[in-house]
Amino acid sequence: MSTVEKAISLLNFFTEDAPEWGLSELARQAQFDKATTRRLLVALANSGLIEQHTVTRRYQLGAGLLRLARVRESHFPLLQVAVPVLRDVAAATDETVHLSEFGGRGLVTLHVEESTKANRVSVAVGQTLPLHATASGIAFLAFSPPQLAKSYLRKSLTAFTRHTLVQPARLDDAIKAAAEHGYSRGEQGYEDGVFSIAAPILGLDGYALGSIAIAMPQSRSTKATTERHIQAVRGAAQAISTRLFGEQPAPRQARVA
Amino acid sequence: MSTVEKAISLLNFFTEDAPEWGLSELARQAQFDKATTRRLLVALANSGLIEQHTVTRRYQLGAGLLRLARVRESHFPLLQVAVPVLRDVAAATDETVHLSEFGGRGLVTLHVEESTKANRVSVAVGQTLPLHATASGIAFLAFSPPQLAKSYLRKSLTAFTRHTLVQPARLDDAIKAAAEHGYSRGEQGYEDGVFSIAAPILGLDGYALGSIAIAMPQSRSTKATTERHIQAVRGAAQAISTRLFGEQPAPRQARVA
DNA sequence: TGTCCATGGATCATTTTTTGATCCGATAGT
DNA sequence: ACTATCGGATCAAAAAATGATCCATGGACA
Repeated sequence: MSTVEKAISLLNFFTEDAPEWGLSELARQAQFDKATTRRLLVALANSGLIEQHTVTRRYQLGAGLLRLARVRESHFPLLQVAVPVLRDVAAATDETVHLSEFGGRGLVTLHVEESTKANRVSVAVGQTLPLHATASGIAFLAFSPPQLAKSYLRKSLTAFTRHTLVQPARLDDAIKAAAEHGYSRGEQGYEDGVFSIAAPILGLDGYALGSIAIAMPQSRSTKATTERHIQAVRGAAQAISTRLFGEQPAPRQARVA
Repeated sequence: MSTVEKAISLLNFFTEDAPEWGLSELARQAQFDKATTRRLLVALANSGLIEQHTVTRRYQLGAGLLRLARVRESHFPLLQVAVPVLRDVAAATDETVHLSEFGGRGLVTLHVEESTKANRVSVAVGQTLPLHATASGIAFLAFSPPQLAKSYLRKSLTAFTRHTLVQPARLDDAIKAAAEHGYSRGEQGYEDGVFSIAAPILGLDGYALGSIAIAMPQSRSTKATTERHIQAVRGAAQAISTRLFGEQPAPRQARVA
């Protein structure tokens, strides 16, 4: 891990639940030496991505992030476009709907609209979703560049539940099915009792840039809800792509004749 | 400049006017070697702060910034709180109002509400304001920790116009006046023809964390508008502090008896 | 169609930076 | 008063970063 990656990995410890950290506790959590951690924090502070309280000496995320986030959304308004769509789907289905985007850290959750029901699926913003064990991941793989999917299949696949697809042949089958149908189903592959339907959000190149998924307790799933959710995520994914890029060419799938 | 600072400095080239960069052009602009620039961009991409287009190979800011910005605002809602206040002041005065915060990169502009008049002052978000040459800077210095102001006065002060306060004694006088009155006046110190009134926004420690300013063409300034603007920025700064921190103790100034 | 130029990208000897064990002063808790 | 933990500083050793040079590719132009 390069020095830059080390420094930025520190930023990822700051969450809504833990918005402030002392030096020593962050070093412990990050498993970096205290001196190293401090040097990295000082560099981040000098660059405006971190701020240190003058009194408590604790660290928080800095205002420099706000400008960068604004530039990002101004140019590529994924959240601005997707959040209303997710809200609509969550309102229509009363289930948890979440958006994820594929990047340097894998398929990362960007936004979640939770169901109002007490018995609901919770997903954390910032969480990385394993590609083989989630509906979002499989939907993404089904419409990703062929060699990304191919190299993923060669990796050692972690089992999260006894339903996780850890055999490459079975994962490949699921990817093919998703490519054919335009959506994927996640049947307790990442967590027992959770059922999901996901669709890929396509970019200008025709490949998936991320996914949108509806997640619910398995016990609440029926054939009727499944059909409705399939329609909803496919429609939502299409709406997000269209609003971001306009009408587009056919998707380019991992599998092609 | 550390490697981490170098990497993050690349992020700052991404603006609303230049949201995408190719490798070679960014290297030229940053005055880094192309190989160095690429390594830094790859590290940023691996961390989700930068994304590279699969087709054009150009770089843009990454979605990882969105989550971090959200955590920051969730914990310290400076923009969320301040933007409505800036809008109110801009509506009431019909002049440009801008917010800046002091951090690792100095006093950086976070938000601007421009006047609707054709003849208006424009300020760029992200721009660093020189402390000695702007009303915001002087307001900030007047309520900053004593040794910050003291060490700033020892620096070589750049002249931006013939009105810029480059003599330490005169800057010190302006700081003292601002400390006494609770606001500062910027009379063409940074740009000819621009007149500003600024007030410090105080943090929990009683020191300034940033400033709010009203900027207008000098030619439009009258004694009456100046009085109104003084009231407006002081009220706005107070409102922002109170909403962020609640009622607070007396300000701690650079100068104390 | 061929040439030229600029692109993004890779390499590795050399240079520079980073690292972390150790020590320090300060503060809080007992 | 003592102990533990904090944030912070130092510097010999270790590791990473650097950038000159080379490469393949694609676009512009004649």
